[in-house]
Amino acid sequence: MSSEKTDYKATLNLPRTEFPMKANLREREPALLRGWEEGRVYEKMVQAAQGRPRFILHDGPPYANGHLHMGHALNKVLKDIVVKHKFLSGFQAPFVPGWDCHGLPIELQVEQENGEAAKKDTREFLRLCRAYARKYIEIQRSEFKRLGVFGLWDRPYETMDRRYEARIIREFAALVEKEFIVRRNKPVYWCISCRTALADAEVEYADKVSPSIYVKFPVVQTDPARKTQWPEKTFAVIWTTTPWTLPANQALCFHPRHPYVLVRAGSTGEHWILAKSRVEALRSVANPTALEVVREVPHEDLRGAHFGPPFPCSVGDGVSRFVLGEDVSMEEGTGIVHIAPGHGEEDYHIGIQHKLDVYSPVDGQGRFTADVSRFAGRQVYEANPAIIADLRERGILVGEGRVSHSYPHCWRCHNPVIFRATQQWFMSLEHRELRKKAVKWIRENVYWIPVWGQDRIGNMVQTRPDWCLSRQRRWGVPIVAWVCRECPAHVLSAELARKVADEVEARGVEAWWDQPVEHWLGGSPVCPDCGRKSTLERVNDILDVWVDSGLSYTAVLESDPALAYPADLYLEGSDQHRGWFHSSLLLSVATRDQAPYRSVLTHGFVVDGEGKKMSKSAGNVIAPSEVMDRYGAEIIRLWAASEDYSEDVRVSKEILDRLADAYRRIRNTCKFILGNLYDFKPEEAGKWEAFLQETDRWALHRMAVLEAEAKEAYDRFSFHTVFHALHNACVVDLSALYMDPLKDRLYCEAAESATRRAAQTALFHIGGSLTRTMAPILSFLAEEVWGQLPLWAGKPESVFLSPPGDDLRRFRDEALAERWDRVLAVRREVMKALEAKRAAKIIGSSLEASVELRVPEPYGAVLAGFGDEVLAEVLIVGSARVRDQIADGPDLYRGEEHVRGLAAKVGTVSGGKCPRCWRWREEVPPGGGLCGRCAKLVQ
RNA sequence: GGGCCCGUAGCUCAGGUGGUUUUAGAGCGUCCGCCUGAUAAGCGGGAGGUCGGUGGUUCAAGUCCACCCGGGCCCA
Repeated sequence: MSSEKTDYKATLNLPRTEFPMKANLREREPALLRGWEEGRVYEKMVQAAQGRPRFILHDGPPYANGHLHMGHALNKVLKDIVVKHKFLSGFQAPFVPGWDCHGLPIELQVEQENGEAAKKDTREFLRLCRAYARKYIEIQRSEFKRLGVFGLWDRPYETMDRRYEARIIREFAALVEKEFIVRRNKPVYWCISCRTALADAEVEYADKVSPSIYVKFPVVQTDPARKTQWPEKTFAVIWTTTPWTLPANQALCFHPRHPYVLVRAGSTGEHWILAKSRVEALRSVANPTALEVVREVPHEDLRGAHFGPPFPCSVGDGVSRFVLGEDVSMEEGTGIVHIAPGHGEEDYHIGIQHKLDVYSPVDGQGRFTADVSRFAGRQVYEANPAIIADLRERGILVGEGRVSHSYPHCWRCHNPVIFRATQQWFMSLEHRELRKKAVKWIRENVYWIPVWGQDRIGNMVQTRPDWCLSRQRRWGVPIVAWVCRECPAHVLSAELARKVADEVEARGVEAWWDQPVEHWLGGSPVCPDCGRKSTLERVNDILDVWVDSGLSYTAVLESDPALAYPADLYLEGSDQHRGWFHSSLLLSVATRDQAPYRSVLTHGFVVDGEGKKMSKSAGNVIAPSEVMDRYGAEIIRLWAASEDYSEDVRVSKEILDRLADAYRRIRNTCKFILGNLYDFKPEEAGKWEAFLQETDRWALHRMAVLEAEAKEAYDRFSFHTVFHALHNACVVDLSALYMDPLKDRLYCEAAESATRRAAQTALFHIGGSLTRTMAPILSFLAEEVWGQLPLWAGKPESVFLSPPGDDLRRFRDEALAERWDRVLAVRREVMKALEAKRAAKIIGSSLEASVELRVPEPYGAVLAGFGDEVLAEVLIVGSARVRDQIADGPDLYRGEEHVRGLAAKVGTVSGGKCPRCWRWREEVPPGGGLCGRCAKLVQ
């Protein structure tokens, strides 16, 4: 019996393929990568696309530090999908990846690895920084390549490349020439024991006990036009924990939307002003404690008022101004904040807004300068008690205490830091209407995807302060200027900057540090201002790294004839609205009056399965290497493509498991196609097309629709739409609806029969189209399948080298599709009817079933057109008959959901089962034997 | 505290300008069954959401407004 079965099996055309069902991606992917690399496929793509319209996606450089995380993977895979799709749809889309190399994180790492002493020798220190960046470029490059990302990996751009560094200095020269660069005071974190500026990242917060004092400022003048009468001895009361900043006071800040009151202070005869909601709190600390509210003080009354600071400073007119600010706390203090723009970030911003002096009479060791005569030479923390005593003696201290609060400390020496204003270099946003122009470009000439990116960056550019370009660091591109030791003058010229750039191009930024002042300025340089000799010294600052990457449009796009400025697309995470999109735009508009990009696409951040951000502390981090080991790079690609990246993108085990399922399903669909093409000759496809059957034509039509929909979705960067369409096509249209019924024709008909060859022709076309459609996303699978499609003359060696075009457009047939909609609706009902019989154990396989149908119009006409034979084939049942009438009965199935009015009677086929094709036929003899068709074929 | 954004079944996604697929869809997963010639496969059927919450606007809201909750990025 079983041997007889095997005999017939040998007469069938069962699928044959080397293509394994199990992907084993960990081994297969490296082999495919090798193929691409050795075959120089990317280079050939570029070559083949000579003369085609260009599409320039400009790579935003990741920072050369650490291994890749999922965010990197998401970003680069999305870019790769764009690039591959553009190539496959007829564009020249060269991709030059890059790295951001300068900056604090590397500087700190190198310091940590080599000790602080490493910094003493600048040349050696820069060498170590370069080596560190180089190491991670290599690591990240191999990790990106492992993801199957195509591009010019042999010649990426690096911001630490000498030519790139020189280009930065030349662009800086251009900014100097156009007078965008200004020098100004700005407070920075400053450690008085290390005598150095600190970056945010070098500051740690710890609890600290500080004095807590309430100080009164006399209201000394009122705008005469306002006619507000203040009682004699009226004071505004402020609260501060940094008494030493009082000598730098420039203003008092009030909240714009909270009420203030005038209170009578006991029997002192004084009146105090403070926030209404803080009166109660002040009673508990003030002397006197009897505070009686006299009246409310509208903001209007205060407008134009001045206050007398306790230590009138030498700059300005010696009075403290009235200003409004949103950030005044109503939780503590008096609702009035003393503002010292030289000693605090927030104070600084308020100061800039109101044009106050950024005054900071404290030297690098934290000692008051001679400006503050009373405390000159005393270190600020040590001076605090003296300052408080002074205030007390003069009777302007309202109350005092101590408070423990979180305060910034130096991460090295762990001492509390201060804010101290120092000379910094800025790019002015008002100059030449830069801000206005940038906003205009944002609103009018750049296409933002999603559109809200426009509001996001627009609001930022609208409100951001001037760009502080200088950093008190070493690993970066120097600000090529000189300052005088003896006077406030500085030397800054485009010509000199270009001179430096020339040497930097030859020897890197090291050249700047190597050479003495005389080398650049000649002989014995004289200060242009005070005229003293040998007082000019090199500026030790470097440029903000956002300048480095921000200039890639010129260092990369303008410098490579294969690329072009402006780019067609920048594609980065949404944080880059503040970062790269922002800095690139400002620099490009300032120097070229133009945005560096035509469109900007942003994606969200990678979060865990619950939508929470990933962090080591939360323990919810998933690394690309883990996914790679467990699932393969292809699953990372599929993940990047499958989710809507305009929001945050989730990753979790379940998500990856589902994607691995989807991958297997698509893979298996391909396997079926390949397995059934083992004896097919592509050259004959044209000949067999005439024999395509209704089912073949339907499948081809569906794939043509997929092809068109996918192209449209790719074009608008909606990759998750492609994924869903592709997956659905494989699962529903191909696997369930087309291939399952097709097996009889493929396996059981004569190998050379026209009907089988026609089916193979359809599969061949579908295989090619499907492969090209999935290639930008499922690059590994696509290439693997492409390699196993039967060979034809001129078959490209890689799916990525296949010529652009709509493979299946000619098979679009809407009339046919409409017919099939009807048939498939009927099919759904029949399946339910069959299921009922299966549950009742009347049938097992559908092939055992006979179906009698009565359907309403227009179904009847459509089914008549198909004929009962084809209908049975589509339904994969033993027999199907459409009738005008069906006798009612208890087991009559009635369609409710898909075809109302349908009636189906399911029974078993009379006759026997053909041992070859397993179909139940009436002609099969009761004792066993072949059906008519098979009998003929086996002879 | 401010700017921008998100929250539809276990998962990934559909659901133009509010209602005419009356009971919010798909695929996956899950459950049940079939097949054993795509077999660490394939086929079929079923069960899962009232659309983050509350309150409004409206004859009518997942779809508009307000507030709240949860989450993300960037500032402060």
